[in-house]
Amino acid sequence: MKRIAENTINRLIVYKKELERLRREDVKNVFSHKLAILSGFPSHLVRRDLMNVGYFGSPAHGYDVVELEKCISDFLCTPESVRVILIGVGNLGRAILDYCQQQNPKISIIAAFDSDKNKVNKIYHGIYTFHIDSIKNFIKENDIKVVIITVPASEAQKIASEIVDSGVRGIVNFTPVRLQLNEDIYIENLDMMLGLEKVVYFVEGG
Amino acid sequence: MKRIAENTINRLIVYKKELERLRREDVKNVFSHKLAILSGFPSHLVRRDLMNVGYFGSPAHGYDVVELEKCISDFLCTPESVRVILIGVGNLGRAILDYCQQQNPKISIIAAFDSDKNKVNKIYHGIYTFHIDSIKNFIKENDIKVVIITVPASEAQKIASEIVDSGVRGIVNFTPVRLQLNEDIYIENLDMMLGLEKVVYFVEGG
DNA sequence: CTCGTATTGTGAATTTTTTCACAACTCAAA
DNA sequence: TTTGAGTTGTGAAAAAATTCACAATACGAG
Repeated sequence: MKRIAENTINRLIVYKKELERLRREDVKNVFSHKLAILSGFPSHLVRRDLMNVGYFGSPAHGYDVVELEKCISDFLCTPESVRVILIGVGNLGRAILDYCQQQNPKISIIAAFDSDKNKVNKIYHGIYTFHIDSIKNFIKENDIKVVIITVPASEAQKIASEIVDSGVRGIVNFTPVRLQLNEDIYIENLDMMLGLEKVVYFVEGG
Repeated sequence: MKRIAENTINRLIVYKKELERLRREDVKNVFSHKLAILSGFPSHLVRRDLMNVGYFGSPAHGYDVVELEKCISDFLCTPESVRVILIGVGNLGRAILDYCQQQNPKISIIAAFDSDKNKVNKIYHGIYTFHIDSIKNFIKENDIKVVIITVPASEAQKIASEIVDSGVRGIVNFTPVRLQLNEDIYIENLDMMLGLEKVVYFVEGG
């Protein structure tokens, strides 16, 4: 299978979500142009991307919503269910717990961890919080591959190194720290300030 | 001035932050290789990017931390202060209010808005919450150009359209909705689920 | 001063991504 | 059946981003 660009993956995930929505609205077919408007990418990119995943529509009816969603899901190897944990049950961590509960049921946060004794053994938004000291065992026993980090900046690097040692392969990093890890570890940096700065840049000057 | 790629902007913002940190740690000079490690991008990209912003280091001492930070800031036209508002004081909204307070002092959230009467006229993390009905006036009177949206998905499009009518030019969109707006409006989508899905993709298969 | 080492800056090559442009196709209507 | 409108799929072109590779430079040690 040909290697696919990260940008393409980003777009495919967006298409998938829009297709899910169309399916729920009981729409049967969709044209590249429509998908382009929904996703915010030009229609020729949509077509090129779908070519990459190997799905073919019909000139008359466009793409079958259900089939295409299935095809993209398969392409992305979206598993039936993925178990993820979250570290750092501060304001942001709890907000994410809440947010995730409402969304994609295929990816579920199965536990949270914190070092604060006042938070340990409590349940936030339906997720049980364990003490951080038990995290290594938990990761190994539950074969956790993906972790969400929402700890204070000062602790981010240390914890990241530890969980990677325990077998974690991917991190969603909400801290402002650029984690230094082996480069076969996939890191998605979601520092909210960067997003804000970028918008400011494009509005003010760019 | 030459138009600069969005990717370059992303990286510049990261360099800037790392330079800020180095400055606080009282580091005077930095080499492209070091900045590469800190930011996570290859050193030749760092050099190419700095070439684009027009900063020149010395082969002997690398880059002057303070000067380079200043240069990038100027290049990004980072204003002395930018005033931003946040709409939707749910869990995520409040977490962001908290998070932003601790960070970049040049960008400040000066007010929050919500439609829930129980939240209006309350102060969260130091930010006063107004009723959503007063937002149009507020945007106009305070010349707000950038807005953070953390409302429920069902309200996102309606509110986005309204604030754009009032003069907003850039949106940090934390909702899972792809906003349909005039294309001169800059939108930064920070749907956390997409980030999570992407990590899952790269860990499972990519 | 000279040599050796390390780094920058950048033209050129390469790779990747995006866009263009149009043949091929499908259907509906006349 | 034929025409026309609208769409897909894709080779090829163009544009953009990244990497290579090395000349130019600066400095310290001897």
